[in-house]
Amino acid sequence: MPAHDRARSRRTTERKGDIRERAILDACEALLAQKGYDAMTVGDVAQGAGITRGALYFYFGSKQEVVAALVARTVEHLWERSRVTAQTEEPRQAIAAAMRRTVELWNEHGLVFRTAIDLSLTVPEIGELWSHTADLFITAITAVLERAGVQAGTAPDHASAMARALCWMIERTFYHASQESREELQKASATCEHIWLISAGINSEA
Amino acid sequence: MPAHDRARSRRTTERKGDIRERAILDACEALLAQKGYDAMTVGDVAQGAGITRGALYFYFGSKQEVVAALVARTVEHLWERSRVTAQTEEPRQAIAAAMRRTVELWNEHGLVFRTAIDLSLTVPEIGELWSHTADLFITAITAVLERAGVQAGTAPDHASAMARALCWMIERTFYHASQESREELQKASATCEHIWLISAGINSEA
DNA sequence: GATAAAAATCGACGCTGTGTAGAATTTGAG
DNA sequence: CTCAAATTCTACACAGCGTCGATTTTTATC
Repeated sequence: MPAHDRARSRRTTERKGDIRERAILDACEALLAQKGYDAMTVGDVAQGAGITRGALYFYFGSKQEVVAALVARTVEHLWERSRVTAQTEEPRQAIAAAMRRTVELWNEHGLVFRTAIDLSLTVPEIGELWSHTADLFITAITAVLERAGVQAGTAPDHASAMARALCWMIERTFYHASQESREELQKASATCEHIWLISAGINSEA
Repeated sequence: MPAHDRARSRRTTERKGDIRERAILDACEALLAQKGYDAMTVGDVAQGAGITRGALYFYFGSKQEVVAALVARTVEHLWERSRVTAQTEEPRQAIAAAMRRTVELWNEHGLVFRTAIDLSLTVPEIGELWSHTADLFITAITAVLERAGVQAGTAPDHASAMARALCWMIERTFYHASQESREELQKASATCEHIWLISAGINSEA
């Protein structure tokens, strides 16, 4: 019974299968860019990775699982460098830094992010991953808001709920802008930063 | 060659097919609620409408077209009552009214809205419909912001761009809240209203 | 209310993609 | 070198899709 499980855990030597697995995810990412999720078939991915459909099913149980693994690879790599919580800075600096970092991330991984968002409903595992990622951001935004003087608490007009709404604003705005161009992303970032600043009670200087 | 075309235009007597067509959309909506878009098959929809697959293809060319028609029916009904642009009111009133109306709409059509958003990428026709709907909101929000004293123009920190970001904030926040409960929607609405007010430069009174 | 054109429905076919099973091959530790 | 584990392949049965031509039902018209 082949291993459709995460937790390929620790191992000194790299199995051949680990390389193949990476090749599969790479092929998947390329195909997502090229023809999109719906049009992409398991056969396409297999071919892109240099194996047959049958062999691919040794690694992943379905197209959804492949994409889920791709999303996992991308956001996990993101969790480590979770310097989003650079708690030490002054609010204005923290906000600017967070937005700069967010632009970087979306420039680099926009395709995977958008795919993750689109599939969050239909592929529960992806939904989990993305929702967990969002929670990291929401926590960070909450901290910044509170430090800037916004009242703490879970009421609709206090820090926690506001942070959630701001997170969704950023997600959706970047989702759309990242489909257009880097310039659009930059502009979108400026707008989001402006609203974040205002929401924190900070006048964004001219 | 059967008619897969909109513009069944004017007609005094109602064709039998018009009733069937409505039945198909109703069945589709029910199935979306019941098993979701992916699991829903053309056969399911046909059965739900009391006809066979073959007959359904007389009306729609694919599952996507059925859902697109369902989305169209829902948002068109929305465009008519586009009182979103109740220009006459004072900003604070206008914002409150808009949010109240938005809650209503999402309570009633949340399922279809969420489906439309999810499929906007993969089904171009749905993307068009939703993006047009969003534009209506963005225009309305822009007007309110400008009336409240926010500088007009398309720069990242002026009315137009801010309105777009606020629209996406509302969309995404309601998208999530409407999956939970009416209470969540209500809270989400309060939060969005608060941020909208602040962004318009209006202190939301306690 | 008979009739012929148009509208609507059906059942069957071929196709593409899925997921599984068992046989065959490759890999790598000892 | 050897053999068990890992990896790959081919073949199969099955789901759902979209199309076609034949058949039945509606509807406008006389």
